[in-house]
Amino acid sequence: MNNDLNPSLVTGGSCEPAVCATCAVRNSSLCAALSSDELDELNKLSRRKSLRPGQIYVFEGDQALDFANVVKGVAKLTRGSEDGRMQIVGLLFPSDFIGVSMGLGHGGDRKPEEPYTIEAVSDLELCIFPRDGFERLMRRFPALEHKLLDRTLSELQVAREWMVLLGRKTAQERVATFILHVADKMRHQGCHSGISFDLPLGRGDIADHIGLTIETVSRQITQLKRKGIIDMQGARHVVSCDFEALREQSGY
Amino acid sequence: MNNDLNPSLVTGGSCEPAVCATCAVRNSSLCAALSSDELDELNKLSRRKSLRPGQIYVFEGDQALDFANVVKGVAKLTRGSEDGRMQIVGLLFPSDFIGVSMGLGHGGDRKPEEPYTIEAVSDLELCIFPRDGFERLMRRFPALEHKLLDRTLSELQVAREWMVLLGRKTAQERVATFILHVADKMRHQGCHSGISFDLPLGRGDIADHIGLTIETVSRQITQLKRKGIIDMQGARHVVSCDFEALREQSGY
DNA sequence: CGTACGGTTGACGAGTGTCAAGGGTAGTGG
DNA sequence: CCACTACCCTTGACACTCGTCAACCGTACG
Repeated sequence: MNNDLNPSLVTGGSCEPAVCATCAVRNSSLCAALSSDELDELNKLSRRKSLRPGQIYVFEGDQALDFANVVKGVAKLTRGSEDGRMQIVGLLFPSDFIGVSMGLGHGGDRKPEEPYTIEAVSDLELCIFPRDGFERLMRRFPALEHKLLDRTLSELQVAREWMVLLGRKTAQERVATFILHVADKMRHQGCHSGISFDLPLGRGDIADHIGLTIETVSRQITQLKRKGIIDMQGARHVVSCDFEALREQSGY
Repeated sequence: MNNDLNPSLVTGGSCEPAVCATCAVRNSSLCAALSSDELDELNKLSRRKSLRPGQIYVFEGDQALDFANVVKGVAKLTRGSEDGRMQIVGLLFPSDFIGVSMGLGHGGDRKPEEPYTIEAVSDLELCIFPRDGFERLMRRFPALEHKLLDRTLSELQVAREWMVLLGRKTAQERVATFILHVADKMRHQGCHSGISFDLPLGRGDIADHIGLTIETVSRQITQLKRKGIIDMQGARHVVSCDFEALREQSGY
């Protein structure tokens, strides 16, 4: 229940041309499906956009914006309700693709509504593609669509894992699972073997992600520290953690 | 918490050849992407399989089985843990596609593990395709893969809606939302305008789907009846319901 | 008519949420 | 350089929703 929209941080962010050749996610994003010739074509369509923490890329209910790749940073995909409840339904890391939540191919008619708000959690860099241009490229280069299918299938997996967490796990298990997921993510991002890493979210966002309150999250983290399962410096930096024990606490 | 596996109802079911021409989901399943010539090719690959309520198509952890379309009936996609907790992460209705939970294209190596158990909830009829044959067809007929992407994207939407339900809604809201979803589903299946319909799940399965216990589900349904928002005959048949009020109760 | 199974209801307790106060830390301005 | 502020996190006390355990009811089926 963490619904305060800082009024000073509204939708926006700076914009500049993109350079695919030097892109950090050229080989891990959808773009990995393209040859360098094909990539040149995409490059003509694309622009870069930077967002500061708390800035919002789209609001739920607004007309759909362009597609985008996350190039740097972390964003959250959220649904809020008027009484202040909020749920994070997905985290977006570098190489994740944005903009297909409501499906493809709304060609002629006006654009559909975004079902979720997308908000920068850290300093965020996006690579943006206009919808029709990108959809045209997908038709010409089926490998692009194939990779999008792959990605969507694994996001579906993640969402379903989270349904198990939200539906059946205890507070302790949720927090343990969350930390394991972050450690895993960090390992894939090439951090130092995952033994030491930063949590990408504050307590409030963690709470909104795992379906608890700030206070409960805080208490559970304290518990894990007391049990010696994790060790932290400050509120966000995990210095060490006993993965074996975490897995036991996580409810598989 | 509804984990009893009836030992008399194990994996299995009868098998017979398929006839696409007379298929109930020819125009609503993935197959709608195919011309009748193309469909002939698919027909050569496919077989029908029938399952009785409670019979299991795959166990989580088992090697992946073939792809399949649901032709008739309802199945549930579940994850259970040893201590008896269970979560339904998806319901499968006619024209839904089965078998891509762990992604595509595991060609050479041995098949991947199914992450979820698939179990028949009512009398179930499946149309089964061998994995490699179907994947070959997908490569030849991109429209097939395109439709699969569409379907996967909307399943992702549903899963995320459910994350909001499981993470942030009260018991009352969950039950109201569930009934609305069922009514909606039934309307799409062409039932009598949705004013009167059967719940496809028993109390236990509803509980496992919306992250509550049998008792809480039962109490909440009783509440809705007392408030005059729904009216039922027996435990499963909804005679009438006030959609406006239900939507108000559902937490949007 | 008896049994089995699923659903309902009640009493009680545990686990989280809520509300409120206090502590840390980083950033700002004097 | 230090005080002040703001924000986030932590901790405690208490309330409340939902889970647990148990008994009972109704319907289907042998």
